[in-house]
Amino acid sequence: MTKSSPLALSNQLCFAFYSVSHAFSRAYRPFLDPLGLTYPQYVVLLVLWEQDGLTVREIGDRLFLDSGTLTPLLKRLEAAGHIRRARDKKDERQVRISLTEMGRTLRENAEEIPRQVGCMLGLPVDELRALTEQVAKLRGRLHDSASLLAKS
Amino acid sequence: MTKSSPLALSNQLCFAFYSVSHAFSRAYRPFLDPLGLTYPQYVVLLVLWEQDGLTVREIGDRLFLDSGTLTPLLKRLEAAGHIRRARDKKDERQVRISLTEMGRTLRENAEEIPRQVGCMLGLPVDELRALTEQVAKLRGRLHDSASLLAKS
DNA sequence: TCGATATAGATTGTACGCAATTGAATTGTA
DNA sequence: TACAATTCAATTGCGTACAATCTATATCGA
Repeated sequence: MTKSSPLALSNQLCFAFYSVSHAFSRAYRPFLDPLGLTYPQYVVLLVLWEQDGLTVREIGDRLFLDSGTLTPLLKRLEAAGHIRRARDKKDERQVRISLTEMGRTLRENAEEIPRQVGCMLGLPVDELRALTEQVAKLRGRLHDSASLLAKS
Repeated sequence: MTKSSPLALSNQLCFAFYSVSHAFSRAYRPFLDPLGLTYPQYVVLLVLWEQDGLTVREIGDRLFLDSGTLTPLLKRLEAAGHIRRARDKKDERQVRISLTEMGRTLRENAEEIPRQVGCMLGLPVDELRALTEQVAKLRGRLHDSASLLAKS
């Protein structure tokens, strides 16, 4: 995947995302390891720290993940003592995820992580912000195209 | 991960990459499925189509993957008939990967994929190019910071 | 030359990611 | 009310990622 290769642009872009996403995951690891968390587990907790008591589906909608990924991940978070899983009384199909006291406490220990990772980036804040928006927009387009493709 | 949440920027950026990378993988799937390939397998073939006869390590260096990931992936590509794996005569530690006739032929069937995915993006070419470079630069910084961290 | 060191790839174990299927609960509708 | 369609989470199976470890080969230094 050298710079000189005449590969089509979308391949280059896709690979850039593919590899930078793994690089980010590795960058977070030294900070998450001491907390006993993986990156996907951390992202789920970020969601719950924002809004507790969501259903599995609501978490999945926010993170673009399905129950096949979330169910075992949530079971691991539960086994670690960070969350509780309980069927919704009103609708027994749904499983509501709520933080334990331990899970809430963990938030404080994780507070410094984004700043420390931010230091590794060495880019001005407004550039980071612009990049984030651009990438999110691109993701939106891909989702839209995919759902169009699925309909036909 | 709502827009209104006050999450730190690096978390936002990391999640943007994390989710767009999966979105890309899903976007490629309809085109790769008929060829019997996964996205990582496709990327390995892209490398080999550029330069045949690389060692496992050389492929890993280009893709930022290690033998733990590549060995089973390459075995599947071999089982599918696309590549051959053979110990290097000069240095028996190394395994050289070469395309079979079938693997070379596959290239033509895959030629249209990046153009089709490109259509789903709906962004001007120079914007895509700029984005690709920016993301690659960011990945470089992360790798550098990570190796600095590993040394200390 | 021989032993220590380094390197390449394979293996093991854990954790995603996701398609496909299943089973239970709910909803829509006749 | 009955019952088909829908929804939600769980499960199964496969393919990555990656740390840690192992084995075989190669290289370096005394």
